Amino acid sequence: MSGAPERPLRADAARNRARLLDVATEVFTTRGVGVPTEEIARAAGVGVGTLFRHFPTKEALLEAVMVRRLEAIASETAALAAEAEPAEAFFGCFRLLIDRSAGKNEFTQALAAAGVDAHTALQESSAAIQTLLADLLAGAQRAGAVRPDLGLPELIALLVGTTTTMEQLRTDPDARERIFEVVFDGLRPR
Amino acid sequence: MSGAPERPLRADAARNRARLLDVATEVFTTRGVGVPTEEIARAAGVGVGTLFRHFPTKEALLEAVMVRRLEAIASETAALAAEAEPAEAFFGCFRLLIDRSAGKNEFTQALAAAGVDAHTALQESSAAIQTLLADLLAGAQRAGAVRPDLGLPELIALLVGTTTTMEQLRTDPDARERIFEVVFDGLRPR
Amino acid sequence: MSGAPERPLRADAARNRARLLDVATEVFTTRGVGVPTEEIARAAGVGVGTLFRHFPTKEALLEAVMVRRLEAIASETAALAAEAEPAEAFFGCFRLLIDRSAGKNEFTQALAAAGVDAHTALQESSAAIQTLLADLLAGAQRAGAVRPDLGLPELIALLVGTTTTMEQLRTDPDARERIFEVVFDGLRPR
Amino acid sequence: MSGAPERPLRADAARNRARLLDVATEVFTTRGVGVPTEEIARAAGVGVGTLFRHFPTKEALLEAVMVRRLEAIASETAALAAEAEPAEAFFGCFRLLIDRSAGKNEFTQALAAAGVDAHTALQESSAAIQTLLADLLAGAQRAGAVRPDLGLPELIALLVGTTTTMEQLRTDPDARERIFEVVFDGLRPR
DNA sequence: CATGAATGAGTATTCATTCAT
DNA sequence: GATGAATGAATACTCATTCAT
Repeated sequence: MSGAPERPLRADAARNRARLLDVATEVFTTRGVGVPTEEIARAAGVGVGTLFRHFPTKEALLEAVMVRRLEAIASETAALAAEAEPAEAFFGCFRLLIDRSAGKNEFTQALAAAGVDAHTALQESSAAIQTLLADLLAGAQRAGAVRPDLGLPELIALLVGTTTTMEQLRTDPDARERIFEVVFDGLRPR
Repeated sequence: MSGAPERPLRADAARNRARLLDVATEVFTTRGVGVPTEEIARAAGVGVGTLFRHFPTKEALLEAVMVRRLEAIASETAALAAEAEPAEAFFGCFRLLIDRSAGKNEFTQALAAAGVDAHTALQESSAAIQTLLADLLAGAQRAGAVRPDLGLPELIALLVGTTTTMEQLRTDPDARERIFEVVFDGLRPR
Repeated sequence: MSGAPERPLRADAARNRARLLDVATEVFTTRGVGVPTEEIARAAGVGVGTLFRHFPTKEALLEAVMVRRLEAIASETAALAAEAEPAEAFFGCFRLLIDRSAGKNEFTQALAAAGVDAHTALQESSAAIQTLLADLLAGAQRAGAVRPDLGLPELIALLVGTTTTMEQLRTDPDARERIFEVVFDGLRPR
Repeated sequence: MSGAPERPLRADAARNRARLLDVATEVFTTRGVGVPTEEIARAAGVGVGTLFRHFPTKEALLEAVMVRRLEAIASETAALAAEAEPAEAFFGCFRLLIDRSAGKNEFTQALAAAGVDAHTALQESSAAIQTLLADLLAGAQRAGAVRPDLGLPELIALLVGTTTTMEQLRTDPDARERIFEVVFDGLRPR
């Protein structure tokens, strides 16, 4: 459940790896996945060779970025879910997931991957989130806070879509709040 | 209403242009925008040179595809809007816009562009849709069918996001219907 | 049997293709197959793109070079074989094949390929040579000029090996002549 | 006779050096010289750094491998040469040299290098073989077993070429035997 | 001394765009 | 006007070699 590598990396290697992940996260998020690997390496202050030593493929780097993101989100969500009643937990986590998915469409893809994708590493961490969501949904439905006919796939799709909606309203917090109201109202029974 | 060029094209040139647009729409929609221009030209039965004579840039081709799509959607929407009462018209058009945006996320981007983008040609055709939406929204709000605090930007963002949501549920019509219920319920006043 | 392309190439395209083949033959022969494609393109006075338009792969270029060489050799050999008596034809062609294989080990590989390789294009042209050799061998054996227990595979292997031997003696024509004597003596019965 | 370094190596260093040579011999022979150094190091159970400490260059490693091979062959040949009459010794050693050169064409190159190449380390060990061959040739010629006009360079070239011939016939021992007959017959006077 | 992480020049191949035919 | 050949910058990835740990 923790992305711990096989053997502990040497201090500098670990630092480089972390830097690469940070830079890649930033770059992929703000400028898309088309950015050249070389540029990412340069931004992280290492040579391309180093990047490819840590991540044998550009895709592998992308995956690692997503996994780290999903893991962070999963644990934040889990923490929040643990300390509140069902209804509050459900809506709180919905907000949290949306908020954490800032930055273009990266998380969108990640959550999309949660529904479809084949990459095994992603499967694992997205499975954790899905389980969490399933529990939250069931709890909120049992508490009568969410319409009982809503399934997990719809919830996930709605999260992905709402992320996209929010992207459009990046600059207008009030508008974003109104969207939350619309969606939450719609989720409640009747 | 039509992106007609300065002088009328010769018959065969017009035919080529139309074919290119058809093929490009199909190809971009089903396989994404990464497809080589050469392949599009071949599929349209013309040489690359011809493609680039009509559209000086790959981006220009993409833009033309979107414009045509937006125009088609705009007129369909306008027709629907004309023949129904405010509330019915509003929700009907919402559905229509979502349905017409099937096929990858190309239209999502198009609508996103409508909200943000700088391309002038797009601005024009998306402006038409925006005006239409503004009228529909105002009418529905006046009729008490939609919460009065919702602005046009939120509506557009919501359309874009809901498109994304629906993409995730491509294969499950019932789930898609439930999403419509959620969103429409949320849109109605309190 | 002739490497004629599907449709006749435009004049300049044909010229470029021929130039690329010439340059590649020269370069691969004198400096090995490790030479960068870019360098070959430059030497031929074209851009890399042109090279890859004509030969979709470096390997394809290599193959084309070999095919052309094999075809040239095959027709030369056939001509020679036609105009002499069995024994003379056999030994004359042996010499010819060795002489035409100058330049490092390229032809060695080609003939090696004749025995083993999988590339279909090569198969065809090397098959022609093999047939020729089989006939020459049979004729010479019937004429009592070559030991009757020698098979086609041995003959081919001997050609390849003798090519290598001759490479070593590039600079000493007398020594090469002595090798021919040794091999030809060895080939004769008893 | 041994490529011994300036001062005696520490026990473990010597062991590493030996292992590297063994592994490199195996790997170069079976998979060609294109194999990455890192892989050779790993197969030898050491880090790349260690490899490069012992052999400052990949080429140096290759050279060392060849030198060791040549030395082994030289001593085997010398032993065989000592215990037989001239004619028998000559043909026996010819066979031995061919047989020992199995495994790709690495040894071919090595012997080729013996004839031409500039690498000093190789010169030394190939000189030993050349001297041996010169003696064997002279002896056999004196005994009337080999044509008197054949020089050492031709003999070496013939060895190299015959190695190549035999590579082609790897799988057919009878054919190989026939090639020996051809070459040996050809070597005998008239 | 051994290790293996870091380096970065080098390589095949793609693709938007231009231009001779 | 149409064609498709030519162009060459761009990109992911490799591997011999160096150097901090």
